[in-house]
Amino acid sequence: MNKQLKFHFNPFKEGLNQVLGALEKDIMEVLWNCGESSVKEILDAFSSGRDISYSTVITVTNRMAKKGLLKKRKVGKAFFYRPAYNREQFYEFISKKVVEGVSEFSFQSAIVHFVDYMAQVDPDKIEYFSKLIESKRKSKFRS
Amino acid sequence: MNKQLKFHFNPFKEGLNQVLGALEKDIMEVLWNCGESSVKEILDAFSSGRDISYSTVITVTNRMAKKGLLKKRKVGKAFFYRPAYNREQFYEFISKKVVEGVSEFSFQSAIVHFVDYMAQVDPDKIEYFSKLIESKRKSKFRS
DNA sequence: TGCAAATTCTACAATATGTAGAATATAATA
DNA sequence: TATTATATTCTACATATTGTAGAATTTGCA
Repeated sequence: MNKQLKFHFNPFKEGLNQVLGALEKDIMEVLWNCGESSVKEILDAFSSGRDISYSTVITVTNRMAKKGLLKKRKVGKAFFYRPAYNREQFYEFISKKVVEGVSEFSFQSAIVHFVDYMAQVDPDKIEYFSKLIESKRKSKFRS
Repeated sequence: MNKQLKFHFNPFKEGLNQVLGALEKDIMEVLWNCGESSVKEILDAFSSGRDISYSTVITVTNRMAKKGLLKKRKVGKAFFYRPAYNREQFYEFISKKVVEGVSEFSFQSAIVHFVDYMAQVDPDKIEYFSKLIESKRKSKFRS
């Protein structure tokens, strides 16, 4: 019943497009920003210059619901869609899966590149990271 | 000319199948294990029960060459294929890209889940990690 | 030069994603 | 209740990726 959300991760795109198609991403953004919405509302939320058909949005929202990205609920004669995960949960879920995946793929490489990335992009995080590790280290000896 | 290798990462599969299709993976394994090989040799390397056509393998090796996974070279009347990256380089490349991708996606979540994964699966690595971090920490202050 | 072997070309299948028209269902209202 | 505006479902096409392979063509060695 509660089918698990599946996804691919594309490291050559950016942000949510690493996980979602272009239109899927735009729809998620609308739903996260505006809350539960009908297809009409989603269309209205798109920039007015955008020429996209009603049934295109229906098709994609329904696919997203089938995949477990959205929940749907009937109100009056229209369905309303809402994210199955809020933004934070979603990012958490994706990050967790990808990190576990790449760690299983090659933990040694993952470690090294994580640290390299951190040192290069966000060196201040090293302190934070160091503490996180230290606390894990301690809890390891406690258990 | 030297087109960059692109790939998708599927956290719901295992090992090389996170990055390669089933047949692509089997071909890579043969080439890494046996070295530069012709299509005939690749077919011979597959388990004898396996029923797969010559042209299927040609099609896939050529696609892999076009994508930058393999290099091809003509010897006599047949092409021979070899990996563009050795196993270690390939795992390095994939890991780096995925780690950078997920770090860009959400560095905070990535860190946390990475440490969680480590603590759960390979707690001894914490020591190593801790030292790695420490050395980065020092070199940060040195620069 | 002839033939076995290898290649290229082409095409189909399934899945993912974007796209939308046509037909049908539905709810509110006149 | 009958009408109508609106929403839905169904279907289908496009592109991309991967697996699959037959047919036609090329090629290199004997």
